[in-house]
Amino acid sequence: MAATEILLRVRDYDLAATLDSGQVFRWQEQNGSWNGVIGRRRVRLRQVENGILAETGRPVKDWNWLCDFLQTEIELESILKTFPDDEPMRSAVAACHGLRVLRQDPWECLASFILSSTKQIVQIRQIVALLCERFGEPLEWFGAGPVARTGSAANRTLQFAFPSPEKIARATEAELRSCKMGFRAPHLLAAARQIAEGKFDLELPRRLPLAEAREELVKLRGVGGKIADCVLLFACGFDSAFPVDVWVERALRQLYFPRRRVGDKRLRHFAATHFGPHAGYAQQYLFHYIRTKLK
DNA sequence: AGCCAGGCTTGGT
DNA sequence: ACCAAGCATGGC
Repeated sequence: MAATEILLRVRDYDLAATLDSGQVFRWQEQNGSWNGVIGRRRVRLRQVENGILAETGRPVKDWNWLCDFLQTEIELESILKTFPDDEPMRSAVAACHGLRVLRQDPWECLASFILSSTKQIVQIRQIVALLCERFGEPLEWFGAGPVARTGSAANRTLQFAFPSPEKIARATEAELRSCKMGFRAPHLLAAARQIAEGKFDLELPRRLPLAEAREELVKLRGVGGKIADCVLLFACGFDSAFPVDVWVERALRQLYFPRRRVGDKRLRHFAATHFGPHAGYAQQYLFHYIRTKLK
C-alpha cells in the first residue's frame, strides 16, 4: 500500500548523531525532526521510541531507497564487536552510541567531499546549499500546503535536488565560484564533466576491490586519498575504508599516542591495521567523539 | 618539499 | 570590536 509515512523499526540508531556527524551536509534539524532530501524526495525523519518515523510529500509504495540510505538493516552490535578492545574505542562507542554510517548517492558524496577540502563543516553545508539552490532541480513542497515564500534559508535549500553531474558540467567555473567554493570550483567542474561525458563511471568503484576502487577515484582532480576514502566508505559500501582528516589524526595522536612523537608514516600504518574489517565505522566514532565530546 | 588556494568560523585579546 | 588561526586537502 502506498503511504506518505512509515515506521522503520530499528534499535541502536541515533538519528541526530548520524545526520550531524559530517557524512552528509544537507540535513536540518527543526523542532525534533530532521528534514532532508534523498534523490528527488524531500524527507522528514523523527526518532521515536521503537525506531524512526519517516514522512514524505508523496505516497510511496517501496521504501527500500530510504532503508538503503539509512542502513537500517545493519545490525550495529555485530559491527561494534569487531572494534579493537581498547580504552579509546570503548570511550568513543560509549559516548556516541547508535552512531551509524549512511549509504549515500556516489555523485552527491563525491561532489560534497571535493568541496570539503580545508573547509569547516558549517561552511561545507553552506556551499552545498548554494550549489543546490543555484543548480538543483526544484522539488515539490513538503506536504500539501501552499508554497511559502518566506521560508528560512535552511528550508529554502531543501526545495532543490542535488544537481546532477550533467547540470554542473554545463556550468562555468565562475558560476561555480559564485557558490563560494573557491579553488575547488575547477575540481568539481572537471569531475562533473568526466562523469557526464561517460569518461568516468561512478558505479564502477563499488564493484572493484578496495585498492583498485581507490586508484580509480584518485584519478579525478581534487580527489586524493582522504576524499577517495570518504566516497568509498560513505557511498560505495567499503566498511574498511578509513579516511584520516585533521580530526581523526588528532584523535589517533591524542587517544593512542599521548605525549609521544609519532611519525606520519607510523600513524598511517596504525590507522590502516588497527581497526579491523569495519574500520570506517570505528573512524566515524572517533571523528564524532573527538569533535563533539572532547573538543 | 613547501607553498598556495575562498571565505567563514572560532577563539583569544 | 579586532585579528589570527584553522578548516573531513590536493595540486603544482
